[in-house]
Amino acid sequence: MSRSATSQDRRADARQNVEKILDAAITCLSRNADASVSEIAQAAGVGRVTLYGHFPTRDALIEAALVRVISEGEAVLESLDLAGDPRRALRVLIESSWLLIARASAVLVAAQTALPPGRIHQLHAEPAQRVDELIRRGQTEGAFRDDLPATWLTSVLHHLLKGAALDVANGLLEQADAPRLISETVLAAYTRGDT
Amino acid sequence: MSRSATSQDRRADARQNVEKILDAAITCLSRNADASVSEIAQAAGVGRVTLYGHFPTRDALIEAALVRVISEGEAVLESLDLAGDPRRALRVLIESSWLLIARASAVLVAAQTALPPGRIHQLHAEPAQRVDELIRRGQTEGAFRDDLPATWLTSVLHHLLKGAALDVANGLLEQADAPRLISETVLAAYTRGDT
DNA sequence: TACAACTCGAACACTACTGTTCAACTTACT
DNA sequence: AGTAAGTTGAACAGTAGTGTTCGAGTTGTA
Repeated sequence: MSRSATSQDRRADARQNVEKILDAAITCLSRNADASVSEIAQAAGVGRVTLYGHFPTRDALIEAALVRVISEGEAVLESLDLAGDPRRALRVLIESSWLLIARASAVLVAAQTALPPGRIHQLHAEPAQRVDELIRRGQTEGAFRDDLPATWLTSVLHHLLKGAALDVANGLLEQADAPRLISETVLAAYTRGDT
Repeated sequence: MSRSATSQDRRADARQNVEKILDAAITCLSRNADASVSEIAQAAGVGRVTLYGHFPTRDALIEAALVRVISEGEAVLESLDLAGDPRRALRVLIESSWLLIARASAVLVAAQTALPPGRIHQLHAEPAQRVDELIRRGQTEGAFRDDLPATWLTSVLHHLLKGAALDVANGLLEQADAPRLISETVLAAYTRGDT
């Protein structure tokens, strides 16, 4: 059986279309978490039937989009130098990945209602762990407060990134200002307050 | 014309049903932002037709639920003593309203896609202003940092409240721990970091 | 050039929701 | 006890989405 063609032996236009569809899916889902398949196909400049030719169901498409956006994020995280001073590292992390994370979390919201909960956690585990490590290291080195659990500090970072992205989308915040505001806030939050 | 019966002269069971429906709507919408009318009616222990007898459309129901949850929040905010030390006031605010705000923001998400954007802002303006005032006062009195805009500090509070509620829903955080974690984090975030 | 791979629109069946109507019933109130 | 007000399920029309099939057209590739 030479069945189940890999992406290698497919025709070039087919491969390109898959890419176009995934791109469109990510942008559409970022705008509207329950965008229809027709909408995504149209945004990709592709017929609806073609889309179904590549992804058997809407859920499969969303999963593929999530996988893609997460692996993009992984690539960025890997390229960063997170060694040395944890506070500097955190700043670098926020600065260079905040847009990416915002995009990812938008797709993640869409996936929340379309994928089995275990599947999401499974896909998201690896990149999340990298951030978690940085925070724990900062705690043991004394750079970050250790009177609050590391999981909560991680959560705080997530929520502020996501929230800032929302504010930008709603016109309450300038794109360019976001990284600085987030960094300032998170670093302060990671330091024990005087009260 | 003695038309347009107010809630005063309606039969008792009708008034009770309206209450039951609004309660059910709030809890259902908190669980799932696009809960169906059938689902809400069932949760209220009421026929679907009855529900439509009280609210002409799904959107009208959501608006009513939003109005109700916001006025509940208003009542709590009004009962609080937010004078004196801003840091203490903020702690009080978070402590005694965090559950309520989480509920409200869940319904708010549902309203986001069902109501015209202006309408939401209009309903939400009054309670939001009260919090905004506290933060601005804290800034001018030197209790909170003023190197970041007040609107952002407000946003931070919102996002952390909402985020914590999400964490509780996902089992990542204990209900009882939340207020303390939020207070500690927000107060630290509102203080200038050392870096 | 020839052929298989791919794309496309139209039409289909299916599901799930919203909102309406109706006729029968139960119940609150005087 | 009588009556208007309120509730109910069933059935309806309308809309919008998903996923499939088909036949005809287009295009990459060898």
